[in-house]
Amino acid sequence: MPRLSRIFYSRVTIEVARDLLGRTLVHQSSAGRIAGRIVETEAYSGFGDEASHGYRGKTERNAVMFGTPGFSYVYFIYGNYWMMNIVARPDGVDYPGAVLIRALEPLEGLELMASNRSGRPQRDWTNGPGKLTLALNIDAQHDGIDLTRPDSPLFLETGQPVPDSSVEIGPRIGLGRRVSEPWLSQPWRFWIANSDFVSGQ
DNA sequence: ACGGAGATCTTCT
DNA sequence: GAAGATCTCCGTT
Repeated sequence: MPRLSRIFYSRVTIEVARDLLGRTLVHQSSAGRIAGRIVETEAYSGFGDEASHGYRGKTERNAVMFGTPGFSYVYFIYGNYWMMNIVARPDGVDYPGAVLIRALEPLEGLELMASNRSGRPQRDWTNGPGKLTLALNIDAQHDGIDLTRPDSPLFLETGQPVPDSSVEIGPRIGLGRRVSEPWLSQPWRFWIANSDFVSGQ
């Protein structure tokens, strides 16, 4: 299965968030391939977006958001969890843009995922941004890597694009009370209708 | 089934 | 010093 190219990621962030649905996220780990179908995403785009890490400008932590499209932005939060994002926006533009991967449908490496999410039903392995990084063993090692490099341990395959008729759109989830309109209700969350694996919030 | 609170640490104020 | 792009556990309904 071919990988998504730099061109794919070098578009308007919202468009990329929508188009990432149905694609396959793969972690080629030392223990084997662990992969899932992307069923839910959220876009964080621009200097004006109060919910985005890029809102207050470039810092050491978020610098990758301003860099080359197709790189991973993985950060630690709540003292426990890793969140995986993909940098997406027109290339060559100094503007923060990234897509949070919120949920996957488990596809490959099911035994590894079961072990990483021990004691939980398959439905709860990857139905949330913190859960899917646990299931796929994604952490600090995977921050700031180029997903389009042939030897990257983390990458995306073209998978199966999803038609508009199967896509639902709504406001983003879990934003703090410091975020105000219009960013609070911006329809920048995308998910596959009727998927059993979208996050439950 | 649903709601609330604690965990736990990095980043920015 | 506080809040955070979350999850899990424990209580009550």
